[in-house]
Amino acid sequence: MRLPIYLKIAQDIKEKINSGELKPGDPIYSENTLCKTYKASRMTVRRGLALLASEGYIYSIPGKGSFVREPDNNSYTLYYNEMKNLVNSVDKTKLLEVSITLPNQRLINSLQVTRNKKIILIRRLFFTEGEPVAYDVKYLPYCKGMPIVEKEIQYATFPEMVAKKMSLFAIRKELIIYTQMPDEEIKKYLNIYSDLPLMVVEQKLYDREERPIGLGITYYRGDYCKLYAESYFSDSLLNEKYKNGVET
Amino acid sequence: MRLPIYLKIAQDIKEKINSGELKPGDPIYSENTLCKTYKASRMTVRRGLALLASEGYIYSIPGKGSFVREPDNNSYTLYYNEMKNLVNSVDKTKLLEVSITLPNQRLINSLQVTRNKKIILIRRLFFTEGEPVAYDVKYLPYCKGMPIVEKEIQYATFPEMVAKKMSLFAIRKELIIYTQMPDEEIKKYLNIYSDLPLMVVEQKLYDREERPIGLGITYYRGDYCKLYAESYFSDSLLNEKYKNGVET
DNA sequence: TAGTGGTCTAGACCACACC
DNA sequence: GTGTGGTCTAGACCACTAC
Repeated sequence: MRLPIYLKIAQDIKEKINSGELKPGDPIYSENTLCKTYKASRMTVRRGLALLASEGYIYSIPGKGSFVREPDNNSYTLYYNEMKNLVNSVDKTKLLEVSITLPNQRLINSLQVTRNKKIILIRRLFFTEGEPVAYDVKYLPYCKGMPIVEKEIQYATFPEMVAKKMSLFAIRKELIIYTQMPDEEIKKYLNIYSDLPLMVVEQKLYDREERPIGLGITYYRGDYCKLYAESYFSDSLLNEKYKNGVET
Repeated sequence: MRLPIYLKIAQDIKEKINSGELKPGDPIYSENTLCKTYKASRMTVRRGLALLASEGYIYSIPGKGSFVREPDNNSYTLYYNEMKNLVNSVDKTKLLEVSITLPNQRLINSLQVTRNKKIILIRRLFFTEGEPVAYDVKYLPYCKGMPIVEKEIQYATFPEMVAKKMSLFAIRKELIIYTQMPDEEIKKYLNIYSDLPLMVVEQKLYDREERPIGLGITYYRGDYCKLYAESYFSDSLLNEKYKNGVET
């Protein structure tokens, strides 16, 4: 078998945890014990344990030992892209407005700006196969280098809009998802004539100093929006190579 | 400074990526170069790089080098618990029904069972401060040891219901989130008399062999349900200890 | 004092990429 | 060939825990 020892160690322990043989709180064999068991050096054993730790399976307490972690049952990975989701993929957009305004009270609070700060306002409609499926509004505090050119805005997602100015790695994003009935204006934009609710996604961007750098609100027709999430098994970004050799 | 060398290396490179000095696709200094720069052994340098790799900042190609990864802009961490969310926390539940039935066509497909397989059906109402806020239905293929005792069901979340039988580590969970108008039955349960939409969360559980082991659908009053998600910076589960020493 | 995990070194051999 | 990353060893010293 060509499976590296450290992966073998990690897999064996993971198997014990998944099967329930090791339960949350239970101690793992000590590093020295594992060294003997696998005839491996301590660094190799530690690498296996480090992998399990980074995947959230175990944790260590200096001087005491390593233990099985309580799994986080309430976290999921949500896939969200303004223009792509389960039921529709935006194939056309219409730029309704690009302008520079002053913030109202809600924006002053939300973006943490003064009432004199210039705000870029962008309003768009998203279409799928000719049908309007979402109404989209963005607010960005104006800075030099901000996108106010139509071409840069038309098909850009929110993170892309600010990416011109800074590294996408440095941006923290928040989503708030809720539902509401459309007002008359949105009904008009989205061709809604019956009792159809909206899915609303508020997206807020922060820089590394936790300063808000943008607020976006997207109003989806309820029948065109499904969001998908799943529990993440960060089952190592590495194992791809060895996926065949799962033999014990 | 007491900051370990490997963390120092990781932080320095992370800083270069966050600031935009290093962009996606750019090569990182080779391991040998970093050894000399930091007067460290190769294992120590590799530990720093491994940390960055596990956090999604970089990736390596054998024989070529390490490079800055394209950030994943569409993934968020969603916090979801049937009984806890932004606007309400369930403080009372009412068990409407616990019974064993046979699956209809939708359940046969969704749970991948035969039409003779017994299904546990659980229907509940969730309350916040006396108000009904959600109507909840669960379907579980019946196995020995399944919870059919009221006490075990009344306040249990979906993953907890099946946890009696297997390790929570081994369960994969999927969520599908959408909105719709309530039918007459749900309107009655949730005291809805006006134009109020529902937030619907479908939760599906799978075992390690990707066999469905449960389907749950929770219908929230739209005004009592907001979901929250954020971009994850897995900024290491470790750094806690050194958070002060961020001086370069 | 003995055992634990945390950090680190200075080597080694390998497969791979590039010239 | 040289340089790269991938795996691994056999030690070392430290701080901490438990007895």
